[in-house]
Amino acid sequence: MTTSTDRPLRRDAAHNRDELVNCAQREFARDPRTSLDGIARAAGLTRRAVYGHFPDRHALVSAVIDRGAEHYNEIAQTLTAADPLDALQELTRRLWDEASVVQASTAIALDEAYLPHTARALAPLRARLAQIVAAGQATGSLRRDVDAHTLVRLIEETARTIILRWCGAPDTTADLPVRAVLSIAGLSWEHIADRLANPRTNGGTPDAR
Amino acid sequence: MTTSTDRPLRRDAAHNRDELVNCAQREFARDPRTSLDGIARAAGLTRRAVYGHFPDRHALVSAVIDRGAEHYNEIAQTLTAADPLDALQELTRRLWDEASVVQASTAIALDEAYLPHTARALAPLRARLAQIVAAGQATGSLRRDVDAHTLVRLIEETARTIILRWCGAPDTTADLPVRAVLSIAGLSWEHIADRLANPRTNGGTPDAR
DNA sequence: AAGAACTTGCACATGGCTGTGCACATTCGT
DNA sequence: ACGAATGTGCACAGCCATGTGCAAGTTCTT
Repeated sequence: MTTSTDRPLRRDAAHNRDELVNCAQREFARDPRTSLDGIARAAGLTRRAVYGHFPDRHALVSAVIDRGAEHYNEIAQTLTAADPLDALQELTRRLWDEASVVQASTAIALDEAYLPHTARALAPLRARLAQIVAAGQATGSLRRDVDAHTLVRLIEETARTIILRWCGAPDTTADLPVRAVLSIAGLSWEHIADRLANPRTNGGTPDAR
Repeated sequence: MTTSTDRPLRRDAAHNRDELVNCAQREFARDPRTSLDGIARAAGLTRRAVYGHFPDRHALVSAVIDRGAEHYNEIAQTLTAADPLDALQELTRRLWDEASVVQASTAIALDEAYLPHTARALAPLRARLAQIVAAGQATGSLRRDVDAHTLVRLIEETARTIILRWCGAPDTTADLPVRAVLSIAGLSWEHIADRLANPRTNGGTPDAR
């Protein structure tokens, strides 16, 4: 929707635009309904200036969603682990490491108004997760007492919850989300502790149960 | 804060007040920020009439929280199971059964503005849960890789998430929240499936692992 | 230094929600 | 049926947020 003649923007303008998205990310992480004024102020700008970069609030929110989704999807597509359990673990850990970037989209994802946009933006991540779950249920390493679709949602909601509620808490490492996700995926806590203590170099068929 | 001379309210007025809280419960379950107008309308009243029953919005919200908390706490205090695992299972199942009543407070519980009030109202439930977790970690039936406080929060957030996202979904029984909560508590899915298949009549020391 | 891009600071219209006042109708209790 | 309690319908003020217009500054670019 940008003008066809893309003139190369002034340097400070580009920087300010970036700052806006950055601050919006932080503010939205706290409360997806923060006012534009707060965001602009956090970026060292005026509310009025925001409308120089984005036509309306919706556009700014969308920019935040898209930036988050980019990170998500890039991670989902560059997983190295072959084994489903390893993949799930790696996915969780890397999402957690990027949580600061990703938290905002995570919060917005709960806002009904942006649900369609979010769903579209996160489609690749969800597809990858669905693939992992399918493989895991097939090999028996993931729980089979709930259907694949439900398990995907369970994992997603669990990861979202941990990222939203524990990110920034003191003494919280990536271990917590990993433990939570693998738990919800069906593993016993001893099994998980074992995995964390003896990391697989490359996942073959892991020990039964 | 009611006047010392409690005149016995007209019958219809009492009914309308009840309806208001009921409808507020339903509406808040969808969106904790619904307008008073919608709630009043749902109760067959006018927005103006609301102010005949509650001094302001805050009072109505508080009434909803308190009603929900009453249910919560009553359940927490009448658990029959002795064994921690059984108690956790029973607690989850009974909360789920009352989910329709409880959903609103659950949604409001996420609203920062009412966090103090909610925390106070739910204190008994949290205390009971803490007690269950302590006992379970002592006997070894609950996970020990996270500290008690974190585990309590994990269980609480998991239950909240399932109630909020799955309540009302078709083909969803109380089994799902139970499976989720016991999973996050550290049990393997096979162990859980086993428990659900062979319900204990009364919990002694259950099978190891 | 000059021109363009960007920002500010206002003012204004708009829309939604809350909380209140008041006259009038309705409904309940007895 | 009478009086009091309750609900209605309106009007109003206040708050807060969005989105726009415009004149005046400031800062980048070349």
